[in-house]
Formats: sequence, structure tokens, C-alpha cells
Amino acid sequence: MNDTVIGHIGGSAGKEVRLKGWVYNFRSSGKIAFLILRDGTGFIQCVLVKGEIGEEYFELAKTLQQEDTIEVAGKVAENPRSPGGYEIAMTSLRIINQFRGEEYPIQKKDHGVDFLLNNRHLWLRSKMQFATLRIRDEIVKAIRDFFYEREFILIDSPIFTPTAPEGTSSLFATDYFGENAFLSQSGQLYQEAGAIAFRKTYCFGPTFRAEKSKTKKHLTEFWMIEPEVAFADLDDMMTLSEDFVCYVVGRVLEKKKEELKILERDTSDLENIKAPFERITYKQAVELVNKGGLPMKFGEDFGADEEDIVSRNFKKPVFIHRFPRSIKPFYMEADPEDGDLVLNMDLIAPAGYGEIIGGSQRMYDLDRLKEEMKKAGLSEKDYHWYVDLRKWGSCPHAGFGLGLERTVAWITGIEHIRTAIPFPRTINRLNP
RNA sequence: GCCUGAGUAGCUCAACGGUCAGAGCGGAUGGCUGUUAACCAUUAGGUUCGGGGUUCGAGUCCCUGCUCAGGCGCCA
Repeated sequence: MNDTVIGHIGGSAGKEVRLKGWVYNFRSSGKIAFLILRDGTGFIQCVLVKGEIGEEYFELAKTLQQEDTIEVAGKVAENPRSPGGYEIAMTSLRIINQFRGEEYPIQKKDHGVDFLLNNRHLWLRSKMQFATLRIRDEIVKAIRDFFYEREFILIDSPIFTPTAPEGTSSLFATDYFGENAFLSQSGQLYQEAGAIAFRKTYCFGPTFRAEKSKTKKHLTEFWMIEPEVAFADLDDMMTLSEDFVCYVVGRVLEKKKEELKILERDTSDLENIKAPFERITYKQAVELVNKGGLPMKFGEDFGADEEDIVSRNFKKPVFIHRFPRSIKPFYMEADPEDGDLVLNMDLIAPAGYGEIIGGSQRMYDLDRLKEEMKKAGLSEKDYHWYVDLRKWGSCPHAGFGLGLERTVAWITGIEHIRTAIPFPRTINRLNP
């Protein structure tokens, strides 16, 4: 008899195996019972027939409740009546842990969001969370593979930072031995240093925004992937972005079929995600919004409704590029064709999942950068090291940032970003 | 921060200003040989979010505080 896990059960068809795991559900009839076992790698139905497993084990099984820890043994059989295609004809049962006195809070029925999030440490065991977070894991692996295969060097940006790239109102301040330190809201500026040292770099870490955003696409702590490439321009970044997104989607489709099925994700949308993506200018996007019936003017940014109108014109993610400088940060390179515009791009995911990528070509001329910093009210002293990058070895370069959780939410098709991360941090949630 | 809505059993929800606040799930007990959130029977389980008010009478109406949800703004 072999010890195995549910994720590999197909390789043991017809054989006796032993599994350790937890009771997900138990249904008993007079002389037959069905036990759904979960072991972290999957879910499988175990069948107990009183006449075959014997009175002693059958009576023991009747004491089982959700989340009891057990070891079962039995023969693996293919059976179309069983969810998952395989089931275990049980021959023995051993109880490893049973807690009595309080009921397990999470049932196989509807619960409120607040209740579930208060019990997030237990909710992780449920099937939907199992599927979502395993897909997140695959996406993370695909991201690292994508950049590794393209010879990007991982240069971790710091989490504690002395200054902010995009204003200080949305920063979490901490006490750093008597000084103010802020939790990073972007690793980009450090990647610019990295790109000039290593040519192609990226960082992948948590970022923090103290915005009081209360929507289904905001977290206060989220993970971001930020590549930066020396001698690259805006078009290079759009090409890299679309290759990147297609690579990640392709990987999930290839490796996570079961999980997508659990989530009832319509995969035909995802199969359609192939490069190239449409690239429209900010001006064209504004026209689309106006045609869609909203009175947006040049110089305004896209709100939720405006973004929705743009994305509904396309089946795939769509690039919007060349925004007005007035609504974008200081470090973006000017459009040589029109000085009021910058060489930036946003990638908008389909179906209202919002902006998943924001990127730009960076300003590399020392004097013009200083001028833009002055206009933005930033002190050159605070950014002395960033300014240094424009003194020695300055070159055109570009990069972007991809929000991991928005990408996970879009690919898995879940309603709200809060379940795209194991332990979400939102405006009014710090626990568990 | 703004707008709208909600808070009743462990959970999900009912209950016209008027008798003892009900049901399903979960728990307990019993029954049932192919269940898919199994089913059937019996049973235990309540500070109706906190504070104040109106009323003969408040879960229900009013004021106030707290919490949550949906949406907006800000952003990835």
C-alpha cells in the first residue's frame, strides 16, 4: 500500500493507497456512506460500504464532522458518479484529530462576506479559495519564468523607503528609529537604477497604498511586478506587456484546467487572449467614451464608467497610450510629437477588471527631469540618487508595473479582488 | 471622504406598530445501500448591534453612535 496525495491519484488507479487529509463533507445512509476528503492537493470522494469496511470502521466514521483530521486507506477506482472521476473504496479509517465543543464555522452553503473574511484562516480550505489561490500560484510561477527566460535580472526594490514616487498622501508611514519611513508603493525608481546596472531587471513584491478606496479592485497591500529595460521605448513596453499577459494566460489555461472548472470560468474568453492587443491613444479613448454617451473632456482621467465603456469596445485587453502630462507623474518622457502628452500606456483588462498594467518611457535628460521635479514640487535633495542616474550613463529606458491581484481576479473571473490574495488588506480590514 | 442599503439563533434569512420572535442549514438523537450543499423524524439553541426617544404597546417608527455591504471618487 502506497502513501499518496489526491493530486496524483490518477497514477494509482486500481491500487490500494493511503491518504491523509481532512473531512470536507460526510453523508451517511444506513449501510453506505460518502466522505469527501480534502488533502490540500485536491478533493476526492471516499465510499464506505458497511458490509465491506466492517461495523467498527463504519461506526467510527459516523462520528466524523467537517475538518476532522483523518487517514484513510482504500482502493482507487474510476467512477463517473464521483465528482472528479475517481473515488476510494475505503478499507480503513484512522482519526488523527477531532475537536468537539464548537461547530466548524464554515458550512457548504452561503455565507456573508464579512463573516467569511473574519474566518479567512479557515475559509482558505474551501473549494473556491483552493482553486483561486492555486491559480495565483501558477500565475506567480509563470511571471518568474517569463522574465527568467528573457534574461531579466530580479533586483528586489526595498519595502522601507525614504520618499515616494507619487506623492505622500497615499503612503503608510512607519517609525524608523525616530525617522519617517514609508512602505513602498512602487519599486519603479529602484528598477531604473537596476536597469542601468543590469540592462533588464524586474522586481516582484508587495506594495502599499493608504488610499481610502472602497471598490472591488483595490487593496491597501498588493503585489506588483515591475520590469524596467534600458534602451527600450514605449512601443517595446507595449509589446513586452502583451507577450507577458499572453504567456501568463496561456500557462493558466495549460496547467490549471481543474481549478478553472471549479471556478466555472468561461475559458473561451481566455483562449482568445493572443497578441497583438489594440493600441489606441488617449485622444481616441476619449472619443470612444464620448460616443458611449459620457461627456469626458481632454485632460480628464478615466473614471470607472469611462474605463468600462472603453473596455467594452474590445474582447481583449486594450492599450491606451499618450496621456496628458497634467494627469501623470513627473518621470514620464514627453511625446516628441506633442509636448503636452507623455509616452505612457495603461493596459485595461476586459469585463470591468480595470487597469492591470501602467507603464511609460522615462525621462532621461537631466535638465528636463529637474524641471519636471520642480513643477511637481519635489525636492531634488530627496531624490538625489534618482537624479544621479541622469548624470552618469543616462539612456532612454522604459518599464511598467502589473498588479498581480487584478490579474488573478480577471483570469479566475472572481467578482472581487479581495479573494485574489490569501489574506486581503483593505481599507477596513487588517484581520486575520 | 460621499451616496444608497443592511445589522434578528453558530450561519443564511422571515416576522402588517399588537398573543409566546419563526424557518432552513449546522449541532444532538434516531432512521435510510449510490449520495452530490443527500434525504426523513424528534430536539436543544435568542441581550432582535449599542445608547436615547415616541407610543397603552417597538425587532418594526424617530434621533444618535458603531459595524458591514454595493456604488462613486483616488489608483494597479
